[in-house]
Amino acid sequence: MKQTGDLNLVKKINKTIVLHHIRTDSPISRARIAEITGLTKATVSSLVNELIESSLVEEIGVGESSGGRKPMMLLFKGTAGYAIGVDLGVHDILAVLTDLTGKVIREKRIQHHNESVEHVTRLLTTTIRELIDTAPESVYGVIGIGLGVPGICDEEGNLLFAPNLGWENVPLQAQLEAEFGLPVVIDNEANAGAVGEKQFGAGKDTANLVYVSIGMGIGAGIIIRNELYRGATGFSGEIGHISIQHDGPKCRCGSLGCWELYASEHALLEQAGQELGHEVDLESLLSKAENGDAGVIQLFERLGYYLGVGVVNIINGFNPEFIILGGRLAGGEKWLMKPLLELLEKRSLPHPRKQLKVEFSELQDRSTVLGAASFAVAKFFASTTVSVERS
Amino acid sequence: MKQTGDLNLVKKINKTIVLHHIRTDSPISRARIAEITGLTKATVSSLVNELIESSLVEEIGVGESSGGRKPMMLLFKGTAGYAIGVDLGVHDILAVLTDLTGKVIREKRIQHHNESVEHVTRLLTTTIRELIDTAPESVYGVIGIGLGVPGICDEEGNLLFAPNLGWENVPLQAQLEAEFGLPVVIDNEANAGAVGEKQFGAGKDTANLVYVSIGMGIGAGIIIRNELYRGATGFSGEIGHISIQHDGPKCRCGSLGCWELYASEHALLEQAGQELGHEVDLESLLSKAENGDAGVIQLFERLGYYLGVGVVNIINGFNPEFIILGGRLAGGEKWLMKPLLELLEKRSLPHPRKQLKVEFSELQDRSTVLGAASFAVAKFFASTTVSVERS
DNA sequence: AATAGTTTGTAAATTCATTAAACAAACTTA
DNA sequence: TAAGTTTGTTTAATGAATTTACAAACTATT
Repeated sequence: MKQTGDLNLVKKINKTIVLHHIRTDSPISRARIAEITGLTKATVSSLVNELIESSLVEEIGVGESSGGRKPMMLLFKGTAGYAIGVDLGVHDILAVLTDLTGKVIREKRIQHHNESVEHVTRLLTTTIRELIDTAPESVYGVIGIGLGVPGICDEEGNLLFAPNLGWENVPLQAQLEAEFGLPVVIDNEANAGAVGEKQFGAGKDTANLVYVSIGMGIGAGIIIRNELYRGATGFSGEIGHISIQHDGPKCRCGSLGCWELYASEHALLEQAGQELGHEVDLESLLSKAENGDAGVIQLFERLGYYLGVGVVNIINGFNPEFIILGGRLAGGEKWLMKPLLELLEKRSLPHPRKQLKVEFSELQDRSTVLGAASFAVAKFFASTTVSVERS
Repeated sequence: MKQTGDLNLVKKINKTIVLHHIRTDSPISRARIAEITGLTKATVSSLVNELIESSLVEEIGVGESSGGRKPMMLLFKGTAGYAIGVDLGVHDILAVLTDLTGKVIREKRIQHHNESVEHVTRLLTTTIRELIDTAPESVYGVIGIGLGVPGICDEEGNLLFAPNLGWENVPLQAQLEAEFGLPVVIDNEANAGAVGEKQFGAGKDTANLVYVSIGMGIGAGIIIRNELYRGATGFSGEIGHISIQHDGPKCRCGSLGCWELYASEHALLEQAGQELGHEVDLESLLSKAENGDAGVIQLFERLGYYLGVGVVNIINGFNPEFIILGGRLAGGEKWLMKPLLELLEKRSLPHPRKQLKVEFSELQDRSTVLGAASFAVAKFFASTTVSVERS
């Protein structure tokens, strides 16, 4: 249901706006906030003082005068609390402790061989516990845990289906909340990655973007008007299973000719294995290409072509301004980019393409983990804040 | 920018909520609205009385008592104003005059041979003028015009590109606003159709749906959480140009193997023309199939297969609860449905499919025109109302 | 019929966040 | 030194919702 309005709501809305400006445009003065937002100076003063009271904002001294009294500059106090972000991978766990601004305080990387759900979740909890224990003293302490997982989640934070982990129906959120007594957010790794790119990566200034995570499978996180877009039931972006050849080979999802059969890491390794006559891993392929191995380079270029086919579908279906390619395969940027861009040039509609950018991630393998941490921070602020869109 | 909060906003929010309940749950009493919304009886009373003052709501007499004083029942006054809805087709114009509830008061259908933009827009304006002139006397009069067009529009209401009409960069909204001095909304016919189905058709009780319009091309309107989803720059759903065969035949959009090359009315007619050795139209194919012509039936079934291929892509990419198939080809439902459903059963992921429904439109060719009219009504109300989502 | 209890809707007093206006403090510029 | 600017606070006014009280209209029970 829609929420009714009262004075309390008004205050929440305005407090959120004021905090937002302090978070994004800091250092900033009370007067400048009033000017930008249209709120009166009195209102801003009152709200800012409450935010200082609750330790989320601090005064850092006077700034430059512009012809009158010097302004008192305000800063968001990122160290008022800390968040945990985790990227649960198929063979490794990457976990970080960040402050409320998303700055990484500590990072931990652990390999696992995915023996069992119990084994991996035990690794997960000990890793998280360790990071929590090293968190500096702060007003709010560790405010929550965000998790990016290689699979489909529902709204209650159950990991419904993670084919590459071989997991099904794991109530991860409930387990972790019980373990740590903290708010936990769980989402698909591509969704988390998209948020990570939006907040900290190449997508900072773009309201509409698609993050394509190219790993063993292909997933996508979609951000529309600065917000993560989720499908009807909370999990969309199973974009790797959009068919690019209706009578192609059978995919484990049931459909035929799915994109990820052609353009994923798995597809590359399979293809390379056939051509070379023995199994290879991504690292060795990358170094071979680096050394000028023409056959391997051709494999990458072929992959670039197939990546392009799917990217054209994303452009025509979702019409984003910016497509960011991430995941492990992003290491092959050098050989993937050219055939991909050539294909786009040839095959996408002129209207949507006009303002389109396609780039590889600059956060490398940290998009997901940073996005996950920012989920936790967002949940923390959502509990006390609200917003209204202009109609 | 986000809007700041003040008392005015609070009132708008609550007034919108109260009006919403009167529009959807009528007849309803003041006391019941207070109960549902959580607003106090005093607040509801005050807002309802203002709505009565502005002629949007009326009292229709007392209702049944539930053990105490009889309630005064309230009704939304649909006849306080009227709206125009238009479906601008490739060969015809369908226009309606509706009241504020969307009830059709008058309908007009006109053929055109698409001689020129000037000719068609002249037809359009005379048609609209005629409907406006027949609108009954009312408090607000005709409050606006909504238009569904077979092409891509921008936010300023320019028709950027309508390949099947052969139009490009027509400032339709500005032209019509100048002509009639009324607010005009223009959008893609598939978007309008989706809204029409959501408001008046099979999608009334579904928050997330995709409307697929199968005509000369294929378009889609996507509704997420009860709201029309538009891509980044205001036009998405060019879903007909998602490739289902990466090395297929060339499409006029530049890409290869686009869905609409396989599953549109155009594709059907082309195929039929080849097989029969002469040109045919949809009507004759439908009647042949009706008479049991096995060859033609097979054509429809093949089309059903290709429809299914694209629908699987929509399911995996957008994950809706409900897919509604509309447009002229919907007439072939009888032969299209079976192969389509068989394909879905075989090829879509088990998780998304669980709660999925696929149906043909029950509004026939009126989805778009009704959606267009409701755009006009929505714009009228948006000028005085606002809403907040619970965080 | 009389009484008790319920439901509907209005009225009066209170609360509280914002605005508007006035002002003090701190600074720059001429 | 005086005049003008900018910053941020104080005070009074505004107005929408809430709380509390209450009158009117009805049902059910004795």
